[in-house]
Amino acid sequence: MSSSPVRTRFAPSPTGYLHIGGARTALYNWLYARQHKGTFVLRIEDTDRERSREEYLKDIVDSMGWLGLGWDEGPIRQTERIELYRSYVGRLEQAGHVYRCTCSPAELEERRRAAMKEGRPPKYDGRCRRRTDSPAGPYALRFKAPEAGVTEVQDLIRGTIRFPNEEIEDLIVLRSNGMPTYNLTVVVDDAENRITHVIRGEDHLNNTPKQIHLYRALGLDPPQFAHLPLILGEDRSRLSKRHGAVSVTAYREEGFLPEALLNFLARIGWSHGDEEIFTVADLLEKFTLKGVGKTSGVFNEQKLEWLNAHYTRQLSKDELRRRLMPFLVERLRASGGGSDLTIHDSPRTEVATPSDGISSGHSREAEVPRGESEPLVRGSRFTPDWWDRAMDAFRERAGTLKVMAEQMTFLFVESVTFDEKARGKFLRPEALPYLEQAVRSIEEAQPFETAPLEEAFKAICERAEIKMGQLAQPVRVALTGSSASPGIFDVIWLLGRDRTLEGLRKAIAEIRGEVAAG
RNA sequence: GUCCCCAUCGUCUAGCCUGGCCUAGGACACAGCCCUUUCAAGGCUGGAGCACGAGUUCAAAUCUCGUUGGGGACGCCA
Repeated sequence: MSSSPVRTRFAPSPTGYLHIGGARTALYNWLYARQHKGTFVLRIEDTDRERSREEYLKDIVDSMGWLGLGWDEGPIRQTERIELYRSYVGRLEQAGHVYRCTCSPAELEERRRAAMKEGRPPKYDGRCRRRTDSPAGPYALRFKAPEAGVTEVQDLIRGTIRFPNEEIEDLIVLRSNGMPTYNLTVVVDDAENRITHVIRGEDHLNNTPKQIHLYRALGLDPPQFAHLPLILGEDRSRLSKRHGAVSVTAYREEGFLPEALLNFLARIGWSHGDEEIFTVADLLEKFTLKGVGKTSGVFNEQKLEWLNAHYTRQLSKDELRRRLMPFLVERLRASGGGSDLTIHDSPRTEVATPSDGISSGHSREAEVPRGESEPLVRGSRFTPDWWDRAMDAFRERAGTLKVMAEQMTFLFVESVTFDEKARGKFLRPEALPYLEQAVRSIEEAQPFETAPLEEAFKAICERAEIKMGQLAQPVRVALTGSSASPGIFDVIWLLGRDRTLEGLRKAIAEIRGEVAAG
């Protein structure tokens, strides 16, 4: 029926960091536009001057860039279009669709409360609509909404929804300070931008009939609507700051990959049979509004982590290293000094995404973080081959990049920090002879590679008639400080012969010291 | 309170539109086992759900109505 090209939009207000729910709305809009070879518009609804902040605008732009959700037009800032809205208000006024309301906010608040208390709908009572005199003083402009009848909303996800008009109040379209309000600007912009599909959160469902009235009064055709189910917190209420980390930025800083976040967000509220893994390319192919469900979903961080681990394993070694590096740098900086990695860049600039010109409105699709700073190294340990093997050794057990960096710390610091429980359990006098034999075989291992090392360790175990664990665990704790790590031979290889021997000797000396003391 | 939306394992969901193939499938999480030098990863197994009540029908998770429950909206916020 609609032959005009698809145009969708994402219209956040810059009153907070880009929210997880907003990101999903953006994703669906972006997917829908891309699938239909349409246009995706970014619009900034900043008419609330009190709460809007540049910092938040920047975060929204950055986060969308990081997620790879590029827009074709915008960002359109509503505060730059005030005259446009006023001209529409003028049209409304001319046609007699609005009237002056001099009721003060305080009065209105009072009446609202009273109405609710008496069980009446808390809508504006229309007293200024009916008055014939024209009182002085500040006034707001109210829209004359139809008083009877029913307004139907055709929702692409929910079908036909009927609202009795008597429930709908005369909304304010122009504040007494001359600023237009949301319900007006949204209608004007969606019409001006020729938006064909408004895909937004279900929290806007009740606004839709009001907006339809405005479209009609203005003689405009409403777009199609699709109201998405909300994303809920653990307590099943709408996800908000109360639930902890809810911004895209927060997850980015925790070391989640945009691939994982996108996949996760797509799957909450939408499904495609039994499938769970969706790359952006998959989503582009498979996403449909019909696949969007009606029930709100709880944000389940464990599943996000599972997806993140999945994508971490999928990344190429180079790419993984590139993305990990800022976390490693941050981690080593935090652990303070004594590291083999020379730090000369910060994480934020490292993972830098297209956060340049917020005014350059051009498509920025899934850009890969660039501008990495190769760590400078002392000695020659950190060869490309070394990094490749390090990535393979650690990627299997990391939920997030941040955790992965933490787990790799021992590779770079002068002396490891022991997990007390692990030390107490494995760095004991009984282990002394095995550690000493390990030192000898590592000294002799030729070439210094995992296979010969493994042979040597096996030989020790056979001679001493012990299990590999009895040898490997003390060695592991001595070298990594922890009882959990990648395979011990990989650990030894990554550490290098000298550092391995140094670590083992330190541990041996420490155990001996304790024996002597105790 | 009023209006609107929603209702399948703890969580995300398939199935519902176009009733029988459903003894309700998958995934995350959880438990056990296997693999194993630890931790993961991987493999196998297991527990776990159609909110309730009427009705329609030979047959209902699927259709209808009601109840209950949850959520959202009720701003000179967006």
